This record gives sequence, structure tokens and C-alpha cells, in this order.
Amino acid sequence: MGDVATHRRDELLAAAEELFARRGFQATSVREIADAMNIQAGSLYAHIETKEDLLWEILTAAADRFFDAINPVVGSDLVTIEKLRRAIAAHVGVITNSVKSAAVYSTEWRHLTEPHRSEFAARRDEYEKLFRSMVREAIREGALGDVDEKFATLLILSSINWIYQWYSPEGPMTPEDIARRITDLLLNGLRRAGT
Amino acid sequence: MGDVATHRRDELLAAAEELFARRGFQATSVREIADAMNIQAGSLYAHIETKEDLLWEILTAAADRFFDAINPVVGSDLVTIEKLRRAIAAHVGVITNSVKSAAVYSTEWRHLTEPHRSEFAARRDEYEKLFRSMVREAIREGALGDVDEKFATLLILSSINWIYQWYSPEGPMTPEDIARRITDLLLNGLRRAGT
DNA sequence: TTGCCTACCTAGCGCTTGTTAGGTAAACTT
DNA sequence: AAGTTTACCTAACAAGCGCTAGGTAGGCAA
Repeated sequence: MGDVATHRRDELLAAAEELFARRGFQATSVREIADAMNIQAGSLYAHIETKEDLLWEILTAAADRFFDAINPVVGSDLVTIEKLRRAIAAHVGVITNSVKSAAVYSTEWRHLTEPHRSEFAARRDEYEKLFRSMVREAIREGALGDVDEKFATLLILSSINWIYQWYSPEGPMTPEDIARRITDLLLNGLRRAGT
Repeated sequence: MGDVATHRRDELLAAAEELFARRGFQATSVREIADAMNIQAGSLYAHIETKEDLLWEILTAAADRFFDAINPVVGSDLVTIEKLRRAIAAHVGVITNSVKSAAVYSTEWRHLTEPHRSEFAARRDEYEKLFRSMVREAIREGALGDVDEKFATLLILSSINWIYQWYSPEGPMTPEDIARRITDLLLNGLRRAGT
């Protein structure tokens, strides 16, 4: 498979991703994906085996980016609270770098069938565990309050995951702004200090 | 339409809601909904005009419950920060009272077609505005810090909306527990006080 | 020049979809 | 008893779905 083929396949994945993010996997037909490529539906099968291949590749590529971003943070020697800050920033960076990818990652995985679905669930759990470990450690060190570690982890992840619903590169905030603000709000709270 | 018909229609909406929450609107066929009712697909049309009717009714019923819960809080004479606390608790109460309904409310609205889709978007915006007003007021009164009101509002709503993804009536936390914890975390932050 | 490969084409195929239309048993009303 | 209504039945219908198979133009290699 040469560069042209790889390029076309990337184009195909990008078209599929955009449509899956906007309409949902099930509501998107292979004919619509082919239309976006200016080819016929039958032609897609020169690049893929099944429609689900597209979803699987989009989801595993997104998962790879999340892990690639967070692993250096987890493996660093930073104090735990700073690790947590950096991990949030890394996650936000991945989301803002590809909002559509993040949207598909959050919402379309349930359309996977076995064995892909279990594999994806295992990866997502693994990723969540990385955050949960940092939270547990930060609680143990006294950097975080006496909060339920699972609850706190879910709060953090759900707060940063909704960013794909509103972030726009054209918006006023940079990804760094967003990461800093959301980390401050999560760690320090919305309340005015001293009240 | 008598009690029996109303009962059957409620049963139909409940079956549809359960399947839409678990599989998604598009991935759920009217045959599957009919199967859940022990009737044939064609029989559904004695109760509904179209498949979308089901989604529309589920979503508008959910929106009604959110507004019914929050309007008394908004119209009360409480200080704003206490209003916000109560509004969050009211929202959490609606979610925990019907997790499936909340799931459909959060994820399936995009399968609505016009004019339902615009109507739904308008209602959701109206609801968000109620929260945003309280946040703006709390910032103005100094109860909340110098945070972006839109950002803070989105943080609050997204944090409480993910509850449908993990809450179970069989779980260890009551809805009141959850509401208190999440409000504390959002207002006071995850960080240990004094650090 | 010939043969091979690739990325597309067309033309389906078998299946599923949402929905409709005519029918009917049972319950209810007159 | 007769007529009406309701909630279901069956049997489609038309459209769209994911995918396959045979074909081909163009590019490339021998």
C-alpha cells in the first residue's frame, strides 16, 4: 500500500469521523461516507473490510493519542498533584487537537460489536485507572481532600470530556487556557476563596 | 382513549426509552420495541404516528421534569448560592429518578428532525440560561470567584449530567449524597482545604 | 509491448427498515 | 341484536442498508 493509498485511507477515516461525530455511527450510511469522498459506496471496500472497521480504527487511534499524551506524565518524577495537572492538560490537549475524534470516542463506542467492544472497554478502563491512581496518591499525600477517589476521578474525567461539545479552535480560549481554568476550578472550586 | 390505552402507551414509551438509552435511537428498530411489548411492529402505529414520536415524547417528558424540578428553586427567595445548591440537587434528583430518561435526554436528541430539533434546542438553551443566571448572580454577589460564567455553567451542567452513566439505585450513594458531594466538590474544589 | 496492480466503477443481492392497509376479535354502546 | 370502537393481527410495500462480484482505466514494472 503506497502513499496515495494511505492518503486516501486517511481521507476516508477523516470523512467517516466527521460524519460519525455529527450524526452518529448508525445514522451514517456507507453511501454518505462515499459521497464525502466523491466515490461510490462499493468502492469503499477497496479500503476497508466492513463499516465497523472505520469506527474501530477511529476509536483505537483516539485511544492511542490519549495514552501517548498521558504516559509520559504518569512516568515522570513530578509530585502527584502536578502530575494530575499535567495529565488533565494532556487530555485536554488531545481533545482540542481533534474535537471530532473526541466526540466519536465519547459517544460511538457502544456501536462496536465483540470482540472490539470488550477490547475498547478494557482500554478505557485502563486509561481511567491511570487517573484514579493519581487521585488516590494525591489523596494519600494530603494534596487532595478526603474525597471518594472513584467519584473524584469520574468528576475529573467527565468534566474534561465535555469539552468536545463546545470547544472551537476559533473560540477565545486556547487549549492551555482551558486546561488551566478547568484544573483550577476542579482543584480550587468555583467558590470565591475565603468564603 | 381510556386507562388501558394510556397504560399501554406508557408501557410503550418505557420500552422505547430503555432501548434508546441502551442502544441508541437509530440502532433500535420499531420491531425491537414491539418485541418488548409482545406485539407486532405494525401494531405500534395504533399508538404512534412515527418512530420519531417516541423520541420526541421521551425527550419532552424529560425536559418537563427538569423544568418542574428547577422552577420552584429559581423562583424562591433563597440567597443565590443556596439556590444554586438546590438547583444542582433538583437536577441530580431528576437524573437519579430515571437514569434511562436522562441518558436519552443527553445523547439522542440529535436524531430529532425539524421542527422538533429546534424546539428541543431552544428548551435546552432556556434551561441552561436558568443555571447561567444563577451563576452570574453568585459571581456578582461575590459568592463565586472571578470565573467565566459560561465556562462555570458548562462545568456544572456537564459534571452533573454524567451521573446517568454510573448511578445505580442499588449503589451505595443516595441521590442526596450525590448532590451534596458534587456540589461541595464543585464549589470547594477537590483540593484539601488550606493547601 | 505485455502483464500486473490498484482504486475505482456498475449492478446488483439479500436483508432490514419504517410504515400502511385491510382485517378481526373482543369489549362496549345503543 | 346490531353497530361501533379499539388494539391488535397479517401481509405486504417502497426504500435504503451493508456488502459482493465482475469489470476497467490508468499507472507502473519487467
